Amino acid sequence: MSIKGVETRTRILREALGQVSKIGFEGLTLGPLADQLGLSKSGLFAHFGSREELQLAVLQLAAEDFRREVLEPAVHQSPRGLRRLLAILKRWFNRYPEGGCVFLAGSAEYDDRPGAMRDALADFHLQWRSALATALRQCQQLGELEPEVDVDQVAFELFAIAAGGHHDYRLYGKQAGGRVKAAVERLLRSCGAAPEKLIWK
Amino acid sequence: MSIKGVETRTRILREALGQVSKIGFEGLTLGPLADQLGLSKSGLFAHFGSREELQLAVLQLAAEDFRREVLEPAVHQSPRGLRRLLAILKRWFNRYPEGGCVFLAGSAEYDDRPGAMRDALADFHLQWRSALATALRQCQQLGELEPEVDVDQVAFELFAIAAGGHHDYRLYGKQAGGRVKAAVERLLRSCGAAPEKLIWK
DNA sequence: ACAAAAAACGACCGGTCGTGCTAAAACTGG
DNA sequence: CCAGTTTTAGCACGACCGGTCGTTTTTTGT
Repeated sequence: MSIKGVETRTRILREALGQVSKIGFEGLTLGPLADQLGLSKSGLFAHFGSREELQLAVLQLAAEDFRREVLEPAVHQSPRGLRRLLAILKRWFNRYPEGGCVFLAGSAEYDDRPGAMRDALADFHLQWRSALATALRQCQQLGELEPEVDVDQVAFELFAIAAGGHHDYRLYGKQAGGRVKAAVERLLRSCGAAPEKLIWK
Repeated sequence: MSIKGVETRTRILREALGQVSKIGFEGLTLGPLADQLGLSKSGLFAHFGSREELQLAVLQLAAEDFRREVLEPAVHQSPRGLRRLLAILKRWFNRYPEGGCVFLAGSAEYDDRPGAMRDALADFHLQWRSALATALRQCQQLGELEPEVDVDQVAFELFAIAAGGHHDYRLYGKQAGGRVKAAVERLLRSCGAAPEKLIWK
C-alpha cells in the first residue's frame, strides 16, 4: 500500500464515519460516499474488498476514537476513584448532544443479523463495560463506594442510563441531559458515594 | 371496505408486525411480505396507499397490543400502588426475551429521519412515559414512595433500564433479565420503597 | 341471479444497490 | 527517466426495491 493509498483510505474512513453517525451503518452506501469524496464508486470500492469490510473498518475507527477521546484523557488527567469515574461519564455523555452514537445505533441494526458486524459490536460493548467495571472497582478500593456492590451490575446500569439518555436526546433533544445527570447521581448515591463528591467538574 | 377487505388487511398487519419485530420497520419489504401471505405484491399494496402507510398501521397495531397486553391487565388485576407498578414492569420486561421491541428498534431507525413514523414513535414513548409517571404518582399518594421524588425522572430511569436490558437481551441473550430486576429494585429502593414490598409476583 | 363494487393479479417501470472486469492514470523505487 | 506497481475510472451486470396500471376474479347488496 503506497503513501497515497493509506491517505485516501483514512480520508474515506473519516468521511464514512461522519455519514454513519448520521444515517447508520446500513444507510452507508458506496455511491453517495464516493461522490462526497470526489471519487468514483469503483475506485473507492477497490480500497475494501466488500461493503462489510468498509463497515467493519469504520466501526474500528469509531472504537479507536472513543477510547482516545473518552477513556484515555480521563485516565491521564484524573486520579483513580470517583473523580476519574465522573470524568469518564462526563466525556461519554457529552458525545450524545453532538450526534448519534454509532455503537448504540449499530447494536440496533445488527442485533438480529449474525455476522462480523454483530460480533464486533458485541465485543466493543463488552470491553467498554469492563472498563467501567474497572473504574468502579477502583472506587471501591479507595472506600468511595461500598465494597459489597456488584460493579458489573452498576456498569450495566450506567450503560442503561446512557442508552436511555441517548434515546431521549435523539427523539426529544437536549432536555435529556438533566435526566442523565440526575440518574447517575441517584445510582452512585445508592452505592454509597458521598453526595459532596459527586461534582461534574 | 368489504368484510373480506378488513380481514385480509388485519391478516397483513399481523404478519407484518411479526416481520417487523424480527427485521425492523426498514427491513419490511412488500415482496417477501406478500409472498409469505400468498398474495401478489400489488394486491397487498392496494390495501395501503404507500409503504409508509403500511408501516404506520403496523406501529399503531403494535401500540394497541402493548397497551392491551401490558398496561390494561395490570390495571385490572392489581390495586393501585407498588403492586400495580411491579405488575406493569413485569409484563413489560417479559416481552423482551420473546423478540425485539418494535418501539425501541423503531426509535433507532427513525430518530434521524423526520416524518410521520418519527412523530408517531415519539408520541408513543411520551404516552408510555406518562402512564408510568401516573402509576408512580399513585405509589406516592399511598405513601409507598417518598413524596419528594420526581416521578418523571423515575419514569425516565425505568425506561432507561428497559432500553439497556433490551440491548443486552438482543446482544447477549437471556442473562440480562437478572440485571434488569436488580436495577429496578435498586431504583425503587432509592425512592423509599420498602424492600419487602418489592415482590415480582 | 345480476349488476356494481371491491379486491387481487401480473406485467412492467425507473431507480438504486453492491460488485466484477478492464483499461487508463498516477505513483513509486531504482 | 523509466519500468513496475498501485490506485482510480468507466462501464455493465444482476438483484431488489417501491410504485403504477389495466385486467381479471371475487365479493357484495338487492
